[in-house]
Amino acid sequence: MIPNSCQSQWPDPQTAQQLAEALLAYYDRQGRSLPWRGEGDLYRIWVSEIMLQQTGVKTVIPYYGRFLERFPSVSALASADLADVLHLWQGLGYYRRARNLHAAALLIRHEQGGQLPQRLEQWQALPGIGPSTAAAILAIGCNQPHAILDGNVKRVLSRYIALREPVESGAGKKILWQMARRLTPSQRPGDYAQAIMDLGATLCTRTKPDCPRCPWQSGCRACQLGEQAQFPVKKGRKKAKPHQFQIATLIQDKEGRLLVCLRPETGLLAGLWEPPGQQLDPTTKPPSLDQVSKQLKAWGISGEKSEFAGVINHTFTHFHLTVYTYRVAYQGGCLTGYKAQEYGWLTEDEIQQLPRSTLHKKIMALGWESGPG
DNA sequence: GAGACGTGGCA
DNA sequence: TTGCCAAGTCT
Repeated sequence: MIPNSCQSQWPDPQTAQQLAEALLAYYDRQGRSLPWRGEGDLYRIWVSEIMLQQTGVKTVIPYYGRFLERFPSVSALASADLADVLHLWQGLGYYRRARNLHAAALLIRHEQGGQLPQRLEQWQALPGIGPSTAAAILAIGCNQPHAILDGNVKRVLSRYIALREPVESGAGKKILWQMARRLTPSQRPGDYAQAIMDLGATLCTRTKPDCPRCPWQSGCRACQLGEQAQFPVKKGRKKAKPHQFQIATLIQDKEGRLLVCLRPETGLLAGLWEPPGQQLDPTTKPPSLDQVSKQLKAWGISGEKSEFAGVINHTFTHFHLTVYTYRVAYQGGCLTGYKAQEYGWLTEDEIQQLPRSTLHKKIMALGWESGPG
């Protein structure tokens, strides 16, 4: 039988069962061994699923261990300061996930008496948990027969039926969700969810899929056509990332402490700490020391000396950033002309305790070397 | 539907 | 070097 994406009734129950059994046999034989596998604690599954959103297994593993050591239960997480949660998340990216995880722990303590939900709608009502994560948590954590549809599953299924529809389109997602639901077995749905993600992560990879080892090879349309690379179909090219430019100032007082500011609670790198900075006109060239002292004056700071410390280039999801960094010896004044939620003069050790992004760690690493004066 | 939201790895 | 992406969600 040749599957066809136009036949939305595919697969029939018998075909679905055969595919699930083949996949489970593959999983039993060569599924990956991962820290959250075989885990009975729903909280731990939850944490793993949040960390794994848009993030590779290899990156997540060390964070997962450190996070659970520090916050071993939903109660421990709910009792924690958000800043400490963000500190364990620093470098992992998408910091909104950490804020949502913490917020959800508080909601669970307040509204469920600390008991984790057992129903899909309850999980999906929590911040940071959408349809796929909710399904994954209950499938893996409670062996409930919910279908997941993440990047791996989209790739595997779109290849299996040679789906011409872009996978991120409404029509494409509808077909894939339906297919994912039909394939999800009533027996061992949790293992099945992990098995299909393993398949996508290790055999049915974006480039160079290892079809000969695939338990679904015989029925895979893309493989039959020799067009594995054509799927999943994506929409048109994305726009080029814009390029932004900034100044960052590492202002050091006579005790060697650095002036650091708290970013707003919303938006990019929310709630993380950074040195004072300023957006630059994209057309300007690297600022002169004269421009830097003018900027400091505008903030209300007088600097004794300043010197160029280096350039940091960093790429975010949606733009490139170049940061011209300067070291400044603080002479006097207060940061009255600068918009910051909060700021302070802190030692290197104290700053280590604050949550910072990878970008701002790179910038601040330029500040503890031979300062001016 | 499209864009915001991080980072490191890889072709 | 540049682009794409890896267990998505929210606005």
